[in-house]
Amino acid sequence: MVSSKDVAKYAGVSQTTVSRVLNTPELVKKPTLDKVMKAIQELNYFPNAHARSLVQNKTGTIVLLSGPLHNPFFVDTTTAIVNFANDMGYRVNVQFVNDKKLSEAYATAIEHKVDGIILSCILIDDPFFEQLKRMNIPFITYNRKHRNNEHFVEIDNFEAGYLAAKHVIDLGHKRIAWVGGPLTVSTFNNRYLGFLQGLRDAAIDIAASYIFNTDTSKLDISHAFQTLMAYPHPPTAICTGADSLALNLLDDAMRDNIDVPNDLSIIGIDNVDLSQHGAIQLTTVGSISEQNLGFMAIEKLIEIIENKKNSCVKITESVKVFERSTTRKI
Amino acid sequence: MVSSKDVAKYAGVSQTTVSRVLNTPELVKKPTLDKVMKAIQELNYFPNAHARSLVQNKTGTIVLLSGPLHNPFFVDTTTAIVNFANDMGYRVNVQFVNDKKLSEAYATAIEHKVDGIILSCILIDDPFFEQLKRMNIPFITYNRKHRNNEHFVEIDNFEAGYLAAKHVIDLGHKRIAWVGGPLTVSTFNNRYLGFLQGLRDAAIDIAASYIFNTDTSKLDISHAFQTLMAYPHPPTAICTGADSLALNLLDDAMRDNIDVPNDLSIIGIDNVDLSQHGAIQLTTVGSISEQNLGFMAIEKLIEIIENKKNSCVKITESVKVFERSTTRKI
DNA sequence: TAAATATATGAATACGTAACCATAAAAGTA
DNA sequence: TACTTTTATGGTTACGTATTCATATATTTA
Repeated sequence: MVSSKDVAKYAGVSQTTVSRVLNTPELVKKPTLDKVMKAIQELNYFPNAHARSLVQNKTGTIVLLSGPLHNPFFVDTTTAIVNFANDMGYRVNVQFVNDKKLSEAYATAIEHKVDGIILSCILIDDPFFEQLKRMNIPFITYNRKHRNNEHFVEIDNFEAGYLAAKHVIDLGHKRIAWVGGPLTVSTFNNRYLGFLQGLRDAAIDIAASYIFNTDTSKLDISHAFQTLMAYPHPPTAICTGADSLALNLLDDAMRDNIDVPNDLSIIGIDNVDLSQHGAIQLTTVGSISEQNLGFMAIEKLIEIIENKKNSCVKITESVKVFERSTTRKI
Repeated sequence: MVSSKDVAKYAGVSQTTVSRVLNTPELVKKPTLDKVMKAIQELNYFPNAHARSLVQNKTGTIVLLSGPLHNPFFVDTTTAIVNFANDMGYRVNVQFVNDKKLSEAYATAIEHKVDGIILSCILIDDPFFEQLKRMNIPFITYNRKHRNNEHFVEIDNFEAGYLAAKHVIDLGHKRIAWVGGPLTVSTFNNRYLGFLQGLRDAAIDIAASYIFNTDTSKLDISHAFQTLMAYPHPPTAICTGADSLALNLLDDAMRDNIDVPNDLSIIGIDNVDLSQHGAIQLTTVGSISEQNLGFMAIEKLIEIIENKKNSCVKITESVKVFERSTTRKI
């Protein structure tokens, strides 16, 4: 591998001068600069980023710990995060973490002395939170958050759950089911609590058998759906903890020839891009802001990294219902 | 930042011994090992990956240059690639490149001395191909390929275009349009040629005004759609260069209240996961293999990196039609 | 012209690790 | 016992860069 020393020897200058040509060219005379540039070209030299990181203690790398892309929410956020970070001169290391592999993911982030970490997948009481804080690496969470989180960007999850319930209640539904994710996740937890409050405020009862706070795998969701629809009195509306779950249910419904929204109303939360597709038209609750949650988070994280911001970032976006074609009056 | 020297001093051993504890613990006596481990714990030490990369000339990092995630094809491949690479102990640097920023992306890959590059976004005559080869970094392309490509994984694109044409012809369509991407991309080019051959073999004429090989942005595709449907004799079937384009057209059709498939048949190519969704049910042409193209490519790349393979990887998967609900007899 | 300053370059060093070589102690062998 | 081999550890160096300090030359100033 050709190094700056090789370039220096080839051009007949010192290694220091080569370094200067790359970093502070205004400090080197034109003819010398030309000589060195020519040598760089001819030897096909590229500086070694690791050596640079070592001496500068800066990497220009951000780690993104995202949820899986089969959840369209993470499609939208990953795109926004990676593109913005790249535009700002950072590389992004992406990992799609299941909660088991979290520890490994954290370790590699630390070992690589990354400039910052942006993550969604954190539990309310995640033990890694304290370790992360101790490492002194700036980090921000989006969507989910930890009990003691300093920097986070989220939507108003309680309100989102509340509005979802209110929406189907206003449409006249009484038999309303809930399909959400694990309550150890702040997002699902608050959305569920909001949903319950919505029912309570309308004095509508819900049986425990109508409530599924389950794993978010395709199989588990489909299982919940089949269980619900096999009841003697199946629900006429299902509120879900996320658009990804709603899309899953929608898929199940169409396969079973259940007419959405005539036989069953489905409402999601997140307002992912895909929900707007003409063939989907999912009614959902989402941020009133045009800006993607991931975009807001990465923007703030980079501000923090570059010391342009030392106050805490605690953003909770307001939400509203986006009424489309998967809910209807009963 | 606490280094292995700090750990050594704290534990009363040499830095060499600390290094041994981490890499070859079987060479160090139990009591010494315990002392060092204790020091590592108490000082909260993590080895610096850059220093290690520098001396070992290995990074454990792979760069993925993917197309944008709003194309669901890249959702499927990115997931497969990142997950498999992580399982094999590699980190993945993801970049979503537009053709303009390609040069930058290549440069950072080289500067970081990554172990390998997996990329889709290469043009048939891309000038960077030669530069990449000269750098001696193993790389493989998936989906697309370069004129002189050594390692690639693709589907039989010509056959895919051919089968798409044949499918709608067999359904009785005569007025068949084509909406594809730039012909500088091998994939689109071959699919288009296959499509033309399919028409020719059935002795069906196609007017130039029925052919759009355009930019793949949402706007350009919608524009092509509107132009086509405004003709006095609009097509009864549209063959598309990719599922992402087909989904785009499907969205446009539903917005304009055009009934698919009764008024218009649409067929894609790629068989992306999303095309199977109950609300979409896109007829498409895709690989006969269950395995994702990205998965096959990353698997091979890692074999190449680890020298388990020195022959060329040239995989062209056979294709078949997956008939769903967006095409119909006329 | 002589002194003071600015400009352009090089020599030496630090960053944190793994690898190589050296050495002391312990264990095995004749 | 005397010698060889094995085991456990430490000292030193290389990796490739940026940075700090030193120095020679060119330029400005009095």
